Amino acid sequence: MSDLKLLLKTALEGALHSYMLPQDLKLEVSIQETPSDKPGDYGSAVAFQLAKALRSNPVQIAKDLAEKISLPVGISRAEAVGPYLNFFVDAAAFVQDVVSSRHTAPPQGQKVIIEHSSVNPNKEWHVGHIRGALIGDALARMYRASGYSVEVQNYIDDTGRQAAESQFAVRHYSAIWDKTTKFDHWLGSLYVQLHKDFDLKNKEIKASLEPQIAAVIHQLENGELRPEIERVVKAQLETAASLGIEYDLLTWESDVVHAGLVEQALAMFADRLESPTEGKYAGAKGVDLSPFVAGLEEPFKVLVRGNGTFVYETKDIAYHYWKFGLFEGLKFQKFSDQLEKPLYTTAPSGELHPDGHSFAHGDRVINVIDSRQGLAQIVVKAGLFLVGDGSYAKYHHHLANETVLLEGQTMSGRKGITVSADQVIAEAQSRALALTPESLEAREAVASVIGLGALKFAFLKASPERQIDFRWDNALALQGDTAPVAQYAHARARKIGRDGSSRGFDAAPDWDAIGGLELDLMKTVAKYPDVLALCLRDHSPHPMCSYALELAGAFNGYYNHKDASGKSDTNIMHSPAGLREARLAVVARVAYAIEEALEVLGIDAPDEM
RNA sequence: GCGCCCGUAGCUCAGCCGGAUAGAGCGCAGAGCUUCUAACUCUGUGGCCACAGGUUCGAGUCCUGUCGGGCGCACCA
Repeated sequence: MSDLKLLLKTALEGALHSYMLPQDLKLEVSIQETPSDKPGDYGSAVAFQLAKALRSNPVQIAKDLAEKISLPVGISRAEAVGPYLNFFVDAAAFVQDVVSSRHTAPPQGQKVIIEHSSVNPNKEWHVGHIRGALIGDALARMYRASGYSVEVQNYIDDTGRQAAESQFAVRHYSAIWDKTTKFDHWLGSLYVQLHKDFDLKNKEIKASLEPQIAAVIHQLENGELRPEIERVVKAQLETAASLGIEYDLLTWESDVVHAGLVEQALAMFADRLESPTEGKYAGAKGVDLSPFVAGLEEPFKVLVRGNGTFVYETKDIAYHYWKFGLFEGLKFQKFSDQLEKPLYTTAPSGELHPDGHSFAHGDRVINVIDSRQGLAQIVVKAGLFLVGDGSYAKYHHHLANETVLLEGQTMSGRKGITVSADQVIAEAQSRALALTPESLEAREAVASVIGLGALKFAFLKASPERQIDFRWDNALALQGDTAPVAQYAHARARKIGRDGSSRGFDAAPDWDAIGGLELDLMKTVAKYPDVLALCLRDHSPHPMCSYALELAGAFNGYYNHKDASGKSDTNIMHSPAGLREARLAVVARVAYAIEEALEVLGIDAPDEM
């Protein structure tokens, strides 16, 4: 239905042709909703732009335009309001049209690869990890809703220092999993213990442990400890699953390395690789980053160490070449079943197309990774500039979400200043349960959906580039700017639908009987495609959060609306036949709109609560 | 030092490619359920949009600078 705005734009552009305008004049014709206290439903400020070129005043131009424009279907009239040109929609036709339409996006024929989560496999998820995972998950849903093919990847850094330290800790303390603590929590506590017992920032202490840790890294690189890492990953995936987050593929760093992808990648820009023969970088190989980023103390970025091993970013470059389909080489197999779809993993002994699935070959790549990885992501982008015509870099986007503070403090896994994701999820659900009526069937399930909704919404409603502070009472609030408010409006609307059906109301809807209140509601509903497009453009789900609340607020306002004497004038059950059915259709459409908005945020909307 | 992000109401934040009187929630003061769910709604309160210049018919929004806060600048990952 946002087609209407498009139709208006076209009509307005058509009207502009009747003016003698300079060839080089670039006009931005935009159609916007009028402020609520202004006449009309949509308006344009285009007269301001014309005023200068025509040496006339915008008020006169707006008047003139109002007469010249030929109105599209669905618009009843145009009127100049000062310098603005405003349009009035044909309420009956508009409402009927919105009520009977559902947003469906045509296939875009493009594949988007979204990488998110990518939590080091050495400890449990903490609240900070939730943020990027939720943003990535919501974005994946939004791209799907917009007609893109989406592949969500979770990168497992199984050869890194952190994974090694945790595995070393197990050995050092001769620890054996008690099977009662969740495995990732158990492992994480050993990691914290290790850092408590050894100050690994201290050079001497670090050096004394180094041979043993290096030995672990060696084993990790050989894949000897893969089952151990898999146990952590599985435990972490349980956390993701409880948040309703699913992936398509786990990409293991060790697989990227073993498949020879890094060598292939390096070979593709071998001519750009520098090998200093003297100075501190003698023996190493790398690239000059200065064309890509200013202000580095050392613009030379080592990609291959003097000892021939690869730094992390080099593996990441190779991974991204693979994501874009510059080469094959990885093999896959099924990892587990998720609720919605199977999860695959890279695996040395896997197949190229397990169960007929194909991976990678993305047209666009979006990495939801916190802002501290900004430089590493620039290195990846630089790597992408170095191959082909350099255009791959354009389709790589680092969605840099800011970090999460905990009650004003910087979190630290090593120091143990964290709150685990699992703990927060459990608390959110129990707080919701306390507010959920005992009479409700499936009370616990509903409370769980509400608690999770509140939690997710708290993370998603802030724009990603803003640092947020996790505070229990804000994050788990169930009133105010929260998901439960939207869920509540939805449940309320569904209840009206149920009441309507059970009473057997089935008169023909009388669309001419509906008024401005219903029109406003449907105008809000009609915005959905624009909001979705905005979220994709800005790579952020947060406008959808505002929109879900806007829908809920609009509906709640409608529901509670009173006439001048203070009596409800929107009670649906008591409305005259005809208007009643039209209103039922409007309410059902609003319920669907809320459900749809929450759905792309990864939040469920219960039918009652 | 250099780079990235942030600075809007007492607090937490929206503000879409510049457009009509800057909006929510929380808080505070009040009002509304014998009628479809009060996790709601309505009214009031509260702003030098960090500061200073610039561009523009028009700037919270764009540009430059300054000041505050966060993060990053390894042959770690």
